[in-house]
Amino acid sequence: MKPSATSSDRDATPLTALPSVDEIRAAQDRFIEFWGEMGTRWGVQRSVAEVHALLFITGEPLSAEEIMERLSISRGSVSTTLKQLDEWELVQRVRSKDRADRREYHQAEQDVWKLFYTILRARKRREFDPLIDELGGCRVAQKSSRKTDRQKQHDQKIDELLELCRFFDGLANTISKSGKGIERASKILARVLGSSR
Amino acid sequence: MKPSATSSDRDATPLTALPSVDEIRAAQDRFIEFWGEMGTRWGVQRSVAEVHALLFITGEPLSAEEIMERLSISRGSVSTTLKQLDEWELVQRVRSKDRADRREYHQAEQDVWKLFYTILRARKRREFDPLIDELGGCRVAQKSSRKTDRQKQHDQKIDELLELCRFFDGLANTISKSGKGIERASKILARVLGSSR
DNA sequence: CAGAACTTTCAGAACTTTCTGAAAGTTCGA
DNA sequence: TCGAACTTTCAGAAAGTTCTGAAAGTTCTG
Repeated sequence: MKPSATSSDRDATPLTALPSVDEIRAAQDRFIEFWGEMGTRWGVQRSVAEVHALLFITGEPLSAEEIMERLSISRGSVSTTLKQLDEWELVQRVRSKDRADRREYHQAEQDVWKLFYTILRARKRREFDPLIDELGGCRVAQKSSRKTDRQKQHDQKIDELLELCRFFDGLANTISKSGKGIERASKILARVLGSSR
Repeated sequence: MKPSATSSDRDATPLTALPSVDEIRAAQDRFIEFWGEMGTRWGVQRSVAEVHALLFITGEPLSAEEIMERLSISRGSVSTTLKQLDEWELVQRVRSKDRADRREYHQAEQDVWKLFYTILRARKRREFDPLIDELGGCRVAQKSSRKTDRQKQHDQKIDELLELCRFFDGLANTISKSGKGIERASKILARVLGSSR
Protein backbone atom coordinates (compact mmCIF):
# COMPACT_ATOMS: atom_id res chain seq x y z
CA MET A 1 0.00 0.00 0.00
CA LYS A 2 2.54 2.52 -1.14
CA PRO A 3 1.17 5.98 -1.67
CA SER A 4 2.01 5.81 -5.34
CA ALA A 5 0.65 8.72 -7.34
CA THR A 6 -1.12 6.64 -9.97
CA SER A 7 -4.15 7.86 -11.79
CA SER A 8 -6.70 5.92 -9.81
CA ASP A 9 -9.70 8.20 -9.70
CA ARG A 10 -11.22 8.01 -13.11
CA ASP A 11 -14.82 7.84 -11.99
CA ALA A 12 -16.77 10.53 -10.26
CA THR A 13 -17.62 8.42 -7.20
CA PRO A 14 -16.89 10.45 -4.08
CA LEU A 15 -14.18 8.21 -2.70
CA THR A 16 -14.61 8.99 0.98
CA ALA A 17 -11.51 7.79 2.77
CA LEU A 18 -13.28 5.20 4.87
CA PRO A 19 -11.32 3.18 7.41
CA SER A 20 -13.03 0.15 5.87
CA VAL A 21 -11.09 0.43 2.63
CA ASP A 22 -8.25 -1.56 4.12
CA GLU A 23 -10.62 -4.27 5.26
CA ILE A 24 -11.93 -4.67 1.75
CA ARG A 25 -8.43 -4.70 0.34
CA ALA A 26 -7.48 -7.44 2.78
CA ALA A 27 -10.53 -9.48 1.83
CA GLN A 28 -9.77 -8.96 -1.86
CA ASP A 29 -6.21 -10.09 -1.30
CA ARG A 30 -7.40 -13.23 0.44
CA PHE A 31 -9.71 -13.95 -2.47
CA ILE A 32 -7.04 -13.25 -5.08
CA GLU A 33 -4.56 -15.56 -3.39
CA PHE A 34 -7.10 -18.32 -2.97
CA TRP A 35 -8.39 -18.04 -6.53
CA GLY A 36 -4.80 -18.14 -7.77
CA GLU A 37 -4.15 -21.31 -5.82
CA MET A 38 -7.35 -22.92 -7.12
CA GLY A 39 -6.37 -21.83 -10.60
CA THR A 40 -3.23 -23.94 -10.49
CA ARG A 41 -5.41 -26.94 -9.65
CA TRP A 42 -7.77 -26.16 -12.50
CA GLY A 43 -4.94 -26.06 -14.99
CA VAL A 44 -4.89 -22.28 -15.21
CA GLN A 45 -1.74 -20.32 -14.59
CA ARG A 46 -1.61 -18.74 -11.19
CA SER A 47 -1.15 -15.22 -12.58
CA VAL A 48 -4.05 -15.63 -15.00
CA ALA A 49 -6.31 -16.69 -12.16
CA GLU A 50 -5.06 -13.86 -9.98
CA VAL A 51 -5.74 -11.21 -12.58
CA HIS A 52 -9.17 -12.67 -13.12
CA ALA A 53 -9.82 -12.70 -9.40
CA LEU A 54 -8.86 -9.04 -9.10
CA LEU A 55 -11.07 -7.97 -11.99
CA PHE A 56 -13.95 -10.13 -10.83
CA ILE A 57 -13.92 -9.08 -7.22
CA THR A 58 -13.48 -5.36 -7.81
CA GLY A 59 -15.97 -5.44 -10.67
CA GLU A 60 -14.38 -2.29 -12.05
CA PRO A 61 -12.58 -1.90 -15.33
CA LEU A 62 -8.86 -1.63 -14.61
CA SER A 63 -5.93 -0.68 -16.80
CA ALA A 64 -2.89 -2.89 -17.34
CA GLU A 65 -0.87 -0.45 -15.26
CA GLU A 66 -3.23 -0.71 -12.31
CA ILE A 67 -3.23 -4.51 -12.43
CA MET A 68 0.56 -4.57 -12.61
CA GLU A 69 0.90 -2.44 -9.53
CA ARG A 70 -1.81 -4.06 -7.50
CA LEU A 71 -0.53 -7.62 -8.06
CA SER A 72 3.18 -6.80 -8.45
CA ILE A 73 3.60 -8.62 -11.70
CA SER A 74 5.39 -7.51 -14.84
CA ARG A 75 3.97 -5.63 -17.75
CA GLY A 76 4.60 -8.58 -20.01
CA SER A 77 2.73 -10.99 -17.79
CA VAL A 78 -0.25 -8.71 -17.49
CA SER A 79 -0.44 -8.38 -21.25
CA THR A 80 -0.26 -12.13 -21.93
CA THR A 81 -2.66 -12.89 -19.15
CA LEU A 82 -5.26 -10.38 -20.32
CA LYS A 83 -5.03 -11.76 -23.81
CA GLN A 84 -5.89 -15.22 -22.54
CA LEU A 85 -8.76 -14.00 -20.40
CA ASP A 86 -10.03 -12.06 -23.35
CA GLU A 87 -9.93 -15.14 -25.58
CA TRP A 88 -11.80 -17.08 -22.94
CA GLU A 89 -14.37 -14.29 -22.92
CA LEU A 90 -14.05 -13.89 -19.20
CA VAL A 91 -12.78 -10.34 -19.54
CA GLN A 92 -13.80 -7.60 -21.92
CA ARG A 93 -11.83 -4.63 -23.13
CA VAL A 94 -13.58 -1.33 -22.70
CA ARG A 95 -12.52 2.18 -23.54
CA SER A 96 -12.85 5.15 -21.28
CA LYS A 97 -15.49 7.71 -22.18
CA ASP A 98 -12.70 10.27 -21.98
CA ARG A 99 -11.44 10.29 -25.58
CA ALA A 100 -8.06 11.59 -24.49
CA ASP A 101 -7.45 8.48 -22.39
CA ARG A 102 -6.05 5.90 -24.77
CA ARG A 103 -5.61 3.07 -22.33
CA GLU A 104 -7.70 -0.06 -22.55
CA TYR A 105 -9.60 -1.00 -19.46
CA HIS A 106 -10.42 -4.59 -18.62
CA GLN A 107 -13.62 -5.69 -17.01
CA ALA A 108 -14.55 -9.17 -15.84
CA GLU A 109 -17.78 -10.97 -16.59
CA GLN A 110 -19.87 -10.63 -13.42
CA ASP A 111 -22.45 -13.36 -13.94
CA VAL A 112 -21.19 -16.37 -12.00
CA TRP A 113 -23.20 -18.82 -14.11
CA LYS A 114 -21.57 -17.55 -17.27
CA LEU A 115 -18.24 -17.77 -15.53
CA PHE A 116 -18.68 -21.42 -14.66
CA TYR A 117 -20.08 -22.40 -18.02
CA THR A 118 -17.17 -20.75 -19.77
CA ILE A 119 -14.66 -22.59 -17.62
CA LEU A 120 -16.48 -25.89 -17.99
CA ARG A 121 -16.70 -25.55 -21.76
CA ALA A 122 -12.99 -24.77 -22.03
CA ARG A 123 -12.08 -27.75 -19.90
CA LYS A 124 -14.30 -30.10 -21.81
CA ARG A 125 -12.68 -29.06 -25.05
CA ARG A 126 -9.22 -29.54 -23.68
CA GLU A 127 -9.59 -32.58 -21.47
CA PHE A 128 -12.47 -34.53 -22.82
CA ASP A 129 -13.09 -34.02 -26.51
CA PRO A 130 -9.65 -35.37 -27.53
CA LEU A 131 -10.66 -38.71 -25.98
CA ILE A 132 -13.54 -39.01 -28.39
CA ASP A 133 -11.44 -37.86 -31.31
CA GLU A 134 -8.34 -39.96 -30.76
CA LEU A 135 -9.26 -43.08 -28.87
CA GLY A 136 -10.37 -44.83 -32.04
CA GLY A 137 -6.83 -44.64 -33.35
CA CYS A 138 -5.67 -46.75 -30.42
CA ARG A 139 -7.59 -49.79 -31.67
CA VAL A 140 -5.69 -52.62 -33.33
CA ALA A 141 -7.89 -52.80 -36.38
CA GLN A 142 -11.22 -52.16 -38.05
CA LYS A 143 -14.30 -53.46 -36.34
CA SER A 144 -15.04 -56.02 -39.02
CA SER A 145 -11.62 -57.54 -39.68
CA ARG A 146 -10.50 -60.95 -38.48
CA LYS A 147 -8.79 -60.84 -35.15
CA THR A 148 -7.13 -63.05 -32.59
CA ASP A 149 -8.64 -63.23 -29.12
CA ARG A 150 -6.05 -60.89 -27.70
CA GLN A 151 -6.75 -58.34 -30.39
CA LYS A 152 -10.45 -58.59 -29.70
CA GLN A 153 -9.83 -58.02 -26.00
CA HIS A 154 -7.76 -54.96 -26.72
CA ASP A 155 -10.25 -53.37 -29.08
CA GLN A 156 -13.08 -54.16 -26.72
CA LYS A 157 -11.44 -52.16 -23.94
CA ILE A 158 -10.89 -49.20 -26.21
CA ASP A 159 -14.51 -49.44 -27.30
CA GLU A 160 -15.78 -49.51 -23.73
CA LEU A 161 -13.78 -46.40 -22.99
CA LEU A 162 -15.13 -44.71 -26.09
CA GLU A 163 -18.69 -45.60 -25.28
CA LEU A 164 -18.32 -44.17 -21.79
CA CYS A 165 -16.82 -40.98 -23.19
CA ARG A 166 -19.65 -40.57 -25.66
CA PHE A 167 -22.13 -41.03 -22.86
CA PHE A 168 -20.57 -38.29 -20.73
CA ASP A 169 -20.25 -36.11 -23.77
CA GLY A 170 -23.97 -36.38 -24.39
CA LEU A 171 -24.68 -35.63 -20.76
CA ALA A 172 -22.46 -32.57 -20.85
CA ASN A 173 -24.16 -31.33 -24.00
CA THR A 174 -27.58 -31.82 -22.50
CA ILE A 175 -26.59 -29.82 -19.46
CA SER A 176 -24.86 -27.03 -21.30
CA LYS A 177 -27.80 -26.57 -23.66
CA SER A 178 -30.13 -26.31 -20.72
CA GLY A 179 -28.76 -22.96 -19.55
CA LYS A 180 -30.23 -22.01 -16.23
CA GLY A 181 -32.86 -24.67 -16.60
CA ILE A 182 -30.38 -26.97 -14.99
CA GLU A 183 -31.37 -25.75 -11.57
CA ARG A 184 -34.91 -26.96 -11.99
CA ALA A 185 -33.79 -30.09 -13.76
CA SER A 186 -31.47 -31.08 -10.96
CA LYS A 187 -34.32 -30.93 -8.47
CA ILE A 188 -36.36 -33.24 -10.61
CA LEU A 189 -33.40 -35.53 -10.98
CA ALA A 190 -32.86 -35.69 -7.24
CA ARG A 191 -36.51 -36.53 -6.67
CA VAL A 192 -36.57 -39.23 -9.32
CA LEU A 193 -33.40 -40.84 -8.12
CA GLY A 194 -34.33 -40.53 -4.48
CA SER A 195 -37.69 -42.21 -4.88
CA SER A 196 -36.43 -45.19 -6.87
CA ARG A 197 -34.31 -46.91 -4.23
CA MET B 1 12.69 -55.29 -27.02
CA LYS B 2 15.92 -56.59 -25.62
CA PRO B 3 15.92 -60.36 -25.17
CA SER B 4 16.39 -59.91 -21.45
CA ALA B 5 16.02 -63.13 -19.54
CA THR B 6 13.30 -61.92 -17.17
CA SER B 7 10.82 -64.36 -15.72
CA SER B 8 7.86 -63.41 -17.86
CA ASP B 9 5.94 -66.64 -18.15
CA ARG B 10 4.29 -67.03 -14.81
CA ASP B 11 0.98 -68.33 -16.06
CA ALA B 12 0.35 -71.56 -17.89
CA THR B 13 -1.21 -69.90 -20.97
CA PRO B 14 0.32 -71.42 -24.09
CA LEU B 15 1.89 -68.26 -25.46
CA THR B 16 1.88 -69.08 -29.15
CA ALA B 17 4.29 -66.74 -30.93
CA LEU B 18 1.72 -65.13 -33.19
CA PRO B 19 2.79 -62.59 -35.78
CA SER B 20 0.00 -60.38 -34.45
CA VAL B 21 1.81 -59.81 -31.16
CA ASP B 22 3.65 -56.84 -32.63
CA GLU B 23 0.43 -55.31 -33.89
CA ILE B 24 -0.99 -55.45 -30.42
CA ARG B 25 2.14 -54.00 -28.95
CA ALA B 26 2.00 -51.14 -31.41
CA ALA B 27 -1.64 -50.46 -30.54
CA GLN B 28 -0.79 -50.64 -26.84
CA ASP B 29 2.04 -48.18 -27.36
CA ARG B 30 -0.28 -45.77 -29.14
CA PHE B 31 -2.74 -46.03 -26.29
CA ILE B 32 -0.05 -45.58 -23.64
CA GLU B 33 1.32 -42.49 -25.30
CA PHE B 34 -2.10 -40.97 -25.80
CA TRP B 35 -3.23 -41.72 -22.25
CA GLY B 36 0.00 -40.20 -20.96
CA GLU B 37 -0.65 -37.04 -22.92
CA MET B 38 -4.23 -36.83 -21.68
CA GLY B 39 -2.96 -37.43 -18.17
CA THR B 40 -0.94 -34.24 -18.26
CA ARG B 41 -4.12 -32.38 -19.16
CA TRP B 42 -6.02 -34.02 -16.34
CA GLY B 43 -3.41 -32.98 -13.80
CA VAL B 44 -1.86 -36.42 -13.55
CA GLN B 45 1.84 -36.96 -14.12
CA ARG B 46 2.63 -38.37 -17.50
CA SER B 47 4.43 -41.41 -16.09
CA VAL B 48 1.57 -42.16 -13.71
CA ALA B 49 -0.87 -42.11 -16.58
CA GLU B 50 1.43 -44.24 -18.71
CA VAL B 51 1.82 -46.91 -16.08
CA HIS B 52 -1.92 -46.93 -15.60
CA ALA B 53 -2.47 -47.19 -19.34
CA LEU B 54 -0.13 -50.16 -19.58
CA LEU B 55 -1.78 -52.01 -16.72
CA PHE B 56 -5.25 -51.18 -17.94
CA ILE B 57 -4.74 -52.15 -21.54
CA THR B 58 -2.87 -55.38 -20.88
CA GLY B 59 -5.22 -56.30 -18.08
CA GLU B 60 -2.54 -58.54 -16.65
CA PRO B 61 -0.80 -58.16 -13.32
CA LEU B 62 2.74 -56.93 -13.99
CA SER B 63 5.76 -56.61 -11.73
CA ALA B 64 7.67 -53.38 -11.18
CA GLU B 65 10.52 -54.81 -13.21
CA GLU B 66 8.31 -55.55 -16.18
CA ILE B 67 6.80 -52.07 -16.12
CA MET B 68 10.25 -50.52 -15.88
CA GLU B 69 11.45 -52.34 -18.95
CA ARG B 70 8.36 -51.92 -21.02
CA LEU B 71 8.12 -48.17 -20.49
CA SER B 72 11.83 -47.46 -20.05
CA ILE B 73 11.46 -45.60 -16.82
CA SER B 74 13.48 -45.88 -13.66
CA ARG B 75 12.87 -48.14 -10.74
CA GLY B 76 12.20 -45.15 -8.51
CA SER B 77 9.58 -43.71 -10.80
CA VAL B 78 7.75 -46.98 -11.08
CA SER B 79 7.64 -47.32 -7.33
CA THR B 80 6.31 -43.81 -6.67
CA THR B 81 3.85 -44.11 -9.50
CA LEU B 82 2.44 -47.44 -8.34
CA LYS B 83 2.06 -46.05 -4.85
CA GLN B 84 -0.09 -43.23 -6.19
CA LEU B 85 -2.19 -45.51 -8.35
CA ASP B 86 -2.64 -47.78 -5.37
CA GLU B 87 -3.82 -44.89 -3.19
CA TRP B 88 -6.26 -43.88 -5.88
CA GLU B 89 -7.50 -47.46 -5.90
CA LEU B 90 -6.99 -47.73 -9.63
CA VAL B 91 -4.43 -50.48 -9.21
CA GLN B 92 -4.31 -53.39 -6.82
CA ARG B 93 -1.35 -55.31 -5.54
CA VAL B 94 -1.63 -59.01 -5.95
CA ARG B 95 0.72 -61.81 -5.08
CA SER B 96 1.66 -64.67 -7.29
CA LYS B 97 0.26 -68.05 -6.39
CA ASP B 98 3.81 -69.29 -6.53
CA ARG B 99 4.91 -68.81 -2.92
CA ALA B 100 8.57 -68.65 -3.93
CA ASP B 101 7.93 -65.56 -6.04
CA ARG B 102 8.18 -62.63 -3.69
CA ARG B 103 7.47 -59.87 -6.16
CA GLU B 104 4.32 -57.84 -6.01
CA TYR B 105 2.23 -57.75 -9.13
CA HIS B 106 0.08 -54.80 -10.03
CA GLN B 107 -3.27 -55.08 -11.70
CA ALA B 108 -5.49 -52.29 -12.93
CA GLU B 109 -9.19 -51.93 -12.26
CA GLN B 110 -10.91 -53.09 -15.45
CA ASP B 111 -14.38 -51.65 -15.01
CA VAL B 112 -14.39 -48.39 -16.95
CA TRP B 113 -17.26 -46.96 -14.90
CA LYS B 114 -15.34 -47.45 -11.70
CA LEU B 115 -12.33 -45.92 -13.37
CA PHE B 116 -14.19 -42.75 -14.28
CA TYR B 117 -15.92 -42.45 -10.95
CA THR B 118 -12.63 -42.79 -9.15
CA ILE B 119 -11.04 -40.08 -11.25
CA LEU B 120 -14.06 -37.81 -10.94
CA ARG B 121 -14.19 -38.22 -7.20
CA ALA B 122 -10.49 -37.44 -6.82
CA ARG B 123 -10.80 -34.36 -8.96
CA LYS B 124 -13.85 -33.09 -7.11
CA ARG B 125 -12.00 -33.42 -3.83
CA ARG B 126 -9.01 -31.57 -5.16
CA GLU B 127 -10.52 -28.94 -7.40
CA PHE B 128 -13.98 -28.32 -6.10
CA ASP B 129 -14.40 -29.04 -2.42
CA PRO B 130 -11.82 -26.43 -1.35
CA LEU B 131 -14.05 -23.78 -2.90
CA ILE B 132 -16.84 -24.66 -0.53
CA ASP B 133 -14.50 -24.91 2.42
CA GLU B 134 -12.49 -21.75 1.92
CA LEU B 135 -14.55 -19.24 0.00
CA GLY B 136 -16.33 -18.12 3.17
CA GLY B 137 -13.01 -16.90 4.53
CA CYS B 138 -12.76 -14.46 1.63
CA ARG B 139 -15.74 -12.45 2.85
CA VAL B 140 -15.16 -9.13 4.55
CA ALA B 141 -17.29 -9.85 7.58
CA GLN B 142 -20.07 -11.78 9.22
CA LYS B 143 -23.41 -11.82 7.45
CA SER B 144 -25.14 -9.82 10.13
CA SER B 145 -22.64 -7.06 10.85
CA ARG B 146 -22.96 -3.45 9.69
CA LYS B 147 -21.32 -2.85 6.37
CA THR B 148 -20.61 -0.15 3.86
CA ASP B 149 -22.02 -0.54 0.37
CA ARG B 150 -18.70 -1.62 -1.03
CA GLN B 151 -18.36 -4.27 1.62
CA LYS B 152 -21.84 -5.51 0.87
CA GLN B 153 -21.00 -5.76 -2.82
CA HIS B 154 -17.88 -7.76 -2.09
CA ASP B 155 -19.57 -10.21 0.22
CA GLN B 156 -22.44 -10.60 -2.19
CA LYS B 157 -20.11 -11.75 -4.93
CA ILE B 158 -18.45 -14.26 -2.67
CA ASP B 159 -21.89 -15.50 -1.64
CA GLU B 160 -23.01 -15.92 -5.24
CA LEU B 161 -19.93 -17.96 -5.95
CA LEU B 162 -20.54 -20.07 -2.86
CA GLU B 163 -24.15 -20.66 -3.74
CA LEU B 164 -23.21 -21.82 -7.23
CA CYS B 165 -20.58 -24.16 -5.81
CA ARG B 166 -23.04 -25.65 -3.36
CA PHE B 167 -25.46 -26.21 -6.19
CA PHE B 168 -22.94 -28.11 -8.28
CA ASP B 169 -21.82 -29.99 -5.24
CA GLY B 170 -25.36 -31.16 -4.63
CA LEU B 171 -25.74 -32.16 -8.26
CA ALA B 172 -22.49 -34.12 -8.16
CA ASN B 173 -23.60 -35.90 -5.00
CA THR B 174 -26.96 -36.76 -6.49
CA ILE B 175 -25.34 -38.22 -9.55
CA SER B 176 -22.62 -40.12 -7.74
CA LYS B 177 -25.12 -41.67 -5.37
CA SER B 178 -27.07 -42.92 -8.33
CA GLY B 179 -24.29 -45.36 -9.24
CA LYS B 180 -24.95 -46.94 -12.57
CA GLY B 181 -28.40 -45.42 -12.40
CA ILE B 182 -26.73 -42.42 -13.96
CA GLU B 183 -27.50 -43.78 -17.37
CA ARG B 184 -31.17 -43.83 -16.61
CA ALA B 185 -30.86 -40.53 -14.79
CA SER B 186 -29.35 -38.82 -17.75
CA LYS B 187 -32.21 -39.89 -19.98
CA ILE B 188 -34.66 -38.43 -17.50
CA LEU B 189 -32.62 -35.26 -17.39
CA ALA B 190 -32.58 -35.00 -21.17
CA ARG B 191 -36.34 -35.50 -21.37
CA VAL B 192 -37.07 -32.95 -18.66
CA LEU B 193 -34.78 -30.37 -20.18
CA GLY B 194 -35.88 -31.07 -23.69
CA SER B 195 -39.58 -30.68 -22.99
CA SER B 196 -39.23 -27.37 -21.19
CA ARG B 197 -38.17 -25.12 -24.03
C1' DC C 1 19.84 -64.70 12.46
C1' DA C 2 22.14 -64.16 7.78
C1' DG C 3 21.53 -63.14 3.43
C1' DA C 4 18.74 -63.01 -0.82
C1' DA C 5 14.99 -60.74 -3.11
C1' DC C 6 12.40 -57.18 -3.43
C1' DT C 7 10.61 -52.21 -2.56
C1' DT C 8 11.07 -47.43 -1.13
C1' DT C 9 13.45 -43.16 -0.55
C1' DC C 10 15.80 -39.07 -1.73
C1' DA C 11 19.54 -35.82 -3.42
C1' DG C 12 20.65 -33.94 -7.34
C1' DA C 13 20.15 -33.81 -12.67
C1' DA C 14 17.24 -32.82 -16.45
C1' DC C 15 13.47 -30.86 -18.18
C1' DT C 16 9.31 -27.73 -18.38
C1' DT C 17 6.79 -23.81 -17.30
C1' DT C 18 6.27 -19.18 -16.12
C1' DC C 19 7.92 -14.53 -15.45
C1' DT C 20 10.59 -10.38 -16.38
C1' DG C 21 11.73 -6.18 -18.71
C1' DA C 22 13.77 -3.99 -22.50
C1' DA C 23 12.86 -3.38 -27.25
C1' DA C 24 9.76 -3.42 -31.08
C1' DG C 25 5.16 -2.55 -32.64
C1' DT C 26 0.74 -0.03 -32.93
C1' DT C 27 -2.46 3.70 -32.75
C1' DC C 28 -3.94 8.22 -32.52
C1' DG C 29 -4.14 13.35 -32.46
C1' DA C 30 -2.21 17.40 -34.18
C1' DT D 1 4.08 12.45 -40.85
C1' DC D 2 5.79 12.91 -36.07
C1' DG D 3 6.01 11.69 -31.53
C1' DA D 4 3.55 10.51 -27.34
C1' DA D 5 1.01 6.97 -25.17
C1' DC D 6 0.03 2.58 -24.95
C1' DT D 7 0.39 -2.65 -25.96
C1' DT D 8 2.74 -6.78 -27.43
C1' DT D 9 6.64 -9.71 -28.07
C1' DC D 10 10.44 -12.48 -26.91
C1' DA D 11 15.11 -14.00 -25.18
C1' DG D 12 16.88 -15.23 -21.23
C1' DA D 13 16.32 -15.76 -15.92
C1' DA D 14 13.90 -17.86 -12.23
C1' DA D 15 10.96 -21.11 -10.40
C1' DG D 16 8.77 -25.38 -10.39
C1' DT D 17 8.25 -30.26 -11.62
C1' DT D 18 9.56 -34.88 -12.63
C1' DC D 19 13.00 -38.40 -13.23
C1' DT D 20 17.05 -41.14 -12.17
C1' DG D 21 19.72 -44.48 -9.75
C1' DA D 22 22.41 -45.59 -5.88
C1' DA D 23 21.73 -46.47 -1.14
C1' DA D 24 18.78 -47.66 2.67
C1' DG D 25 14.88 -50.24 4.18
C1' DT D 26 11.86 -54.31 4.50
C1' DT D 27 10.44 -58.99 4.39
C1' DC D 28 10.94 -63.66 3.78
C1' DT D 29 13.38 -68.23 3.77
C1' DG D 30 16.31 -71.55 5.45
